[in-house]
Amino acid sequence: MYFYQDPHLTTSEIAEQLLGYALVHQSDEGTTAGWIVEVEAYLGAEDQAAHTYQHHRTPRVEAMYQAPGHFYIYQLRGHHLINFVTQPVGIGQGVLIRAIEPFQGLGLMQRRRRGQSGYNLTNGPGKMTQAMGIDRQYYGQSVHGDKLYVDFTQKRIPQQITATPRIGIPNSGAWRDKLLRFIVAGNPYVSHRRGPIDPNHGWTDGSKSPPK
DNA sequence: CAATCGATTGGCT
DNA sequence: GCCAATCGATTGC
Repeated sequence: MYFYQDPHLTTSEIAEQLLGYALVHQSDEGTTAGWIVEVEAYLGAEDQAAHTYQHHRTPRVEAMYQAPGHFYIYQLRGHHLINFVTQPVGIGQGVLIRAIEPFQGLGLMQRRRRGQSGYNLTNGPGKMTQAMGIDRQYYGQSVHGDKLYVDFTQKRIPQQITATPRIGIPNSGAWRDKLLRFIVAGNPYVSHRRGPIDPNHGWTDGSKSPPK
């Protein structure tokens, strides 16, 4: 029983709790991994910014209606974006994973990112999937897959979580301004970052590069 | 540093 | 054809 399967938790609560877990991809080219530092909640039928708004149902979004703990992946302007399905079958809510702080496979990430380095490796949903080599082959797959998975055996604890409006959804009425984006405050890999970088990158433990 | 614009890919109308 | 939960370069304050 994983925490995200608790039917009492809202998608926003699950989004916040996903911060600090590691996303891992063991590909043929090598292993890449990083701590989740930025997420957005998409609240389904009510949410004008969600692909499942008004229960919109097409082959593309079908994975969003699966059981919690599956990936919904889609392509936007040539970039892959990855979501974590959060609610029971048929509801259609999920969490967009927008950024990670990488701790494994930095060299491979840099190659996949065509020479980009530093924060630009993974500080955005399209950059992150490119750096990790994530594509549609994982569409509808479990978040406990053999190659691509979220590692729930360890977690870093954010010092502070900040909630902001979501990025890139200008014409979604009242839903544009809702505080559904959650970031690890002070972490440099957060996209569109404002404000100071924390010396510990916003984690409660001191080590910037923890074990594993 | 913030705003703007063009590129570019697959899925839907 | 049309559109998009983006990126990266460029422009302007």
